[in-house]
Amino acid sequence: MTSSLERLRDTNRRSITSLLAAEGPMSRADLVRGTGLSRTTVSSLVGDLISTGHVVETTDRGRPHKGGSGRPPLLVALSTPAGGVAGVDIGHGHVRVAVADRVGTVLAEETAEVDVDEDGAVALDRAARMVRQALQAAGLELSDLHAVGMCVPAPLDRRSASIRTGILPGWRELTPGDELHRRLGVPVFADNDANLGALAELGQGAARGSSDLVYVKVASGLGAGIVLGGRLHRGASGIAGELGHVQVDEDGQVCRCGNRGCLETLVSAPRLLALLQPAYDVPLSIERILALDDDGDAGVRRVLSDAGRAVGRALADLCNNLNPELVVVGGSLGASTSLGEGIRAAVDRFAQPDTAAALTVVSGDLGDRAEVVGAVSLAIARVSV
Amino acid sequence: MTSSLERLRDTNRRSITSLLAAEGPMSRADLVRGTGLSRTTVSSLVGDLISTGHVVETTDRGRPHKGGSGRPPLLVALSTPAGGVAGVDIGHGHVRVAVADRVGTVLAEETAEVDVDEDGAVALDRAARMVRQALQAAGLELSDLHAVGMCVPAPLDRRSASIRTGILPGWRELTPGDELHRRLGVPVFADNDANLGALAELGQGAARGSSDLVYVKVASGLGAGIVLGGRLHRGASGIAGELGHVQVDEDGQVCRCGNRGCLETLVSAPRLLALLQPAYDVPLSIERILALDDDGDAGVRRVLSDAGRAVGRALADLCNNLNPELVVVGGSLGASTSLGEGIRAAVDRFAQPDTAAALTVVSGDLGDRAEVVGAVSLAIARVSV
DNA sequence: ACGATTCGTCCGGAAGAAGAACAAACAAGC
DNA sequence: GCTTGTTTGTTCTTCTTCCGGACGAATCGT
Repeated sequence: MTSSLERLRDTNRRSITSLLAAEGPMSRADLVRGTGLSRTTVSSLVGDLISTGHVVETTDRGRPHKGGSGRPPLLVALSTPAGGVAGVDIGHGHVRVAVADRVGTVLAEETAEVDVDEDGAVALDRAARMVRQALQAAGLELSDLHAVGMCVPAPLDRRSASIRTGILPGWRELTPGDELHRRLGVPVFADNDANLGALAELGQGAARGSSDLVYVKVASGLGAGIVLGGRLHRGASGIAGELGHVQVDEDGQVCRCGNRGCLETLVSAPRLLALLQPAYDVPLSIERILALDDDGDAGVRRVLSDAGRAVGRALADLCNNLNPELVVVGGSLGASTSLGEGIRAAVDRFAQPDTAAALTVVSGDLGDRAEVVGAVSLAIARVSV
Repeated sequence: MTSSLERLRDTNRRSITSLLAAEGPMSRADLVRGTGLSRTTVSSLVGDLISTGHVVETTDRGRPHKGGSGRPPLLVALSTPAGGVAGVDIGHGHVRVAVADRVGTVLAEETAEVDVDEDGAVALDRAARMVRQALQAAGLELSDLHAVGMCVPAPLDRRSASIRTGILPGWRELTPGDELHRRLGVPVFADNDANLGALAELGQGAARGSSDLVYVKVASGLGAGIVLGGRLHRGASGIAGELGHVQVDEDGQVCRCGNRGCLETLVSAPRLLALLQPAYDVPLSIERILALDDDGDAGVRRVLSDAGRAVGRALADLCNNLNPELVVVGGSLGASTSLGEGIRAAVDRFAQPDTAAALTVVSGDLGDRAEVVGAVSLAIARVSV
């Protein structure tokens, strides 16, 4: 029976490890200051953690806390547990895989262009192969792999973790986590792409320290990851964040979700490419468009800022309701300044003044690596529980 | 210094009081089952709580837990602390006041029609008078009053608790909590009306046990209170839930918020009254409209269901993003079946199928008393911390 | 009347945390 | 070089808190 007292000690142990995870190596005295526990308790807990192998005493010494005098502290750090984790980002047109150690340092990364939409099984086969390759590149065996986090570009049902909507034709009724698990024999945790992007920007990107934010992913599709109170909001059935399927034009184009005039029918990488291509002699790509945007190409700027305004229009409604402090624009098009400016302009135009005033709009720090970084974070979070 | 051990005991004490608060009087043995603590610990903690006066042993005995045999338990209950609290609901056209004991049982309630919008000071004077009257009716003195919760029909800034937008002309730059505090000499906690309505339906109404819900208040204005993960979501600056100021018609009527075509310009009690009145010989009122709705009056039904569809249209976007399990329709018009049906129809039409399938739409249990009940809850919550 | 059963309390013991005392390691000043 | 002062980390003791078992209390069924 876990008694109340054991739980207390456990809690205190956890507060030490989480402090070490958050702020890196530090001395026992720092831990005393950070946790509010007494010196002796911290010493005892650290002793426990060292003997269980969760924490190690580093060889280098730190500086005393105040002034230069005093005994230099011995630093303790979370021991990097053996083995690693993997993150898998499955997009509409690509598969990206990262292998990292168990504190999140990426050891190897691979990307491939894959037509993911057509057939889920093929994409998952490819993803599994890439995980094995990346493991090899990182010098790890499959048996060293503790967990895999993955994201798919579709909402996942909370309970079954399966894809129910017809957004991904070749994935219908598939449970991607289970499928990849079958291929690798390792626990796989799946989530939505925008959710994991939000998690990544929250933990290691532009949204560090923020608590209420909306991460908007503009790529092959359009989705949002919503963080409220510092935690990802998944909703009652796990399908929150469907910003791309807000209807913006009643008579608009039919969307793959079945409705008409969804925001995603107006704003998505393929759509914008198709819109721009006729005016240019060379074949366009996302990278080229972003470069043209930076160079001040009028057509590109116009299309991207229009797209931004369409997103900002829908986002303004959401912000009126949620009043977040931050919007992070990510995805392959997230870095576009025109897009960001369009979003900002539409939010200012359509949201309540106070809501808009409280809001900052920035591009993501992690670019199109956000999702895979978030997938690694997910794997680490789940394996250490 | 609050040591870790003291905190542990405090936590355990709290788990007992919160269990008693949630499930009413119960025996020590029930507390053991509910908290997972040992018999002796519960006994000791209850002893503490009795000696500090937080808990009392009731005179009536319960039944043994299993079967009919065994020593009958002594029930313990949270002692109702002396004195009371008040809730003040300030609407656009009314002031409603309730005085309750400190577990939330309403002892006296008063309502008055007041033109609140015009002058905040007058309305607050009136509210203060009504609190004094209700106290008298409840047999309490002003000195017995521990705290007042109040709501105003406008967003309140999180930090300053003041009204910044021009939505309430006679209240600009006013800090209603401070103003009422000045008049009563008692701590006053102010919040938005829809927020407190949501709190009330969550704790004592149609949303009991729910964790992700949107409370939509349709009355003189239109607002939403959003509960996520069981907690009220207030947003970065405290002005979340402005569903009424989502733009639904770019070329629409100018709204008091300064924008054009806000949902509130289409759906609000005065607006619907004005829309219906010309077709009827008798002067209409909200009550009359609701009665006509129940009687199947075609005009009323049409107008209300149209209004519902407009709300549902905006709500569908929000639900796509939040994926809540429940929408509670409250406010003076919340009881209308046509309105509810309109909302449901529009949500089904415009939200993603899975989102709509996960969602239930119901009318609030508390009617137009929701806000004042929530205000009482707020006062109790703040005073017992 | 008597066992069965459940409830609540008392006692002894174990686990955990905090405080005092002490040793260790370094900087600064003489 | 030596002392002094400061910070760090450990050891020992004390105190708080919780738990398990034993025991009396109160009621039901037979």
